[in-house]
Amino acid sequence: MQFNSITQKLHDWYGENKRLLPFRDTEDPYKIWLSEVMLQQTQVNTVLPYYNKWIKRFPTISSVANEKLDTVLKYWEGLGYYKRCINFYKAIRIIKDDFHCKIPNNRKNFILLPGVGEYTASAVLSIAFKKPYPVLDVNVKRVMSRMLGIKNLTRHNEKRIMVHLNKMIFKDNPGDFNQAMMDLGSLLCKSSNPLCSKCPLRTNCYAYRNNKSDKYPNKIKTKTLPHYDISIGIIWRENKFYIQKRNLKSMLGGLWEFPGGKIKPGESAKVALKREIREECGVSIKNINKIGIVKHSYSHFKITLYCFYCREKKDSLELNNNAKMITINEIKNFPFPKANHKIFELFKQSQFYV
DNA sequence: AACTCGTGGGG
DNA sequence: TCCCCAAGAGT
Repeated sequence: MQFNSITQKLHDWYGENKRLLPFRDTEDPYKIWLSEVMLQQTQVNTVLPYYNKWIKRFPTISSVANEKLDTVLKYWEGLGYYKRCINFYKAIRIIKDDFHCKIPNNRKNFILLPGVGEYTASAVLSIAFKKPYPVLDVNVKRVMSRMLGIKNLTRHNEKRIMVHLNKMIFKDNPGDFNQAMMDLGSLLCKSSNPLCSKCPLRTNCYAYRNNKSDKYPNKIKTKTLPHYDISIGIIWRENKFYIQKRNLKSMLGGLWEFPGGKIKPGESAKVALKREIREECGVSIKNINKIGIVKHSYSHFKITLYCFYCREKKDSLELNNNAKMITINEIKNFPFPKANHKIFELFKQSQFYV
């Protein structure tokens, strides 16, 4: 292969710094695809344990397609952005029904699948099938922004960056090129405190030559997150408590939770809980005991959870398809969001847990 | 085109 | 403690 000097430097650097990640030590497009979905907005070290557990339980496409969504979601529990899992599951079902369990190796068909966008299509096709598609993730954007001195990552400027990437890409191994660019971005050309002295491309980098690495790319101002107060109840009947499944279309869709809801302005936490429990469980609760407070932060708002313990009379709760009474030992069978696990922990430390 | 969608780590 | 940030996609 003939490379220009920048591409040659990147190639040499990657040869010396290649990481042996489990999802890169394979040619199975299913495994590479899974890893790319897990890696969306999530760093490698966070993904590793989830990826390993998932592959052990679901080693093939058919092993996913033959399970129910609930079973699969449990293996995503804690990783966040659960729509990724739901879309991946939907896509796998389509692969089974329409493609005989074989992942399409052309971009037009692959990118039509739910949860597969520009990045994922390029990553999987380049790594698993050696197709010459450069990826443009947040790492590559940052590297190119600094190298070329492009401050604002507008759609127009991203197209300009893509023109460069298409010239730079290793024609014989596009997957290695994409991996090298992303590794360079995440290990050296970091968002804050970049390790420019170790960067093989520093003499070609506009931002480095002008001592302006921290100015590229432009930072976007973040809004302060709104805050909500929420009441939740752990409603017991004999040795079981009430949980309900969140609507698939909503935030945290498909996961289970304790009943409860937002406290209205001027409303007390206890009154709010009574109102919500009447609406959701069809009962009027009386024995309400305060357990404590849990704070949690989501991507676009924060909450304070006022947690209560309630003991109900036998056979008084309404149970539809999306509601269940379970024992403490059955928690492991249902996917819960992080906030609910915090509540479990609080409850276990309370006087009501025996 | 903005906004929604989780969670954990770092400064 | 609080804010920023992270291998994006759907709407």
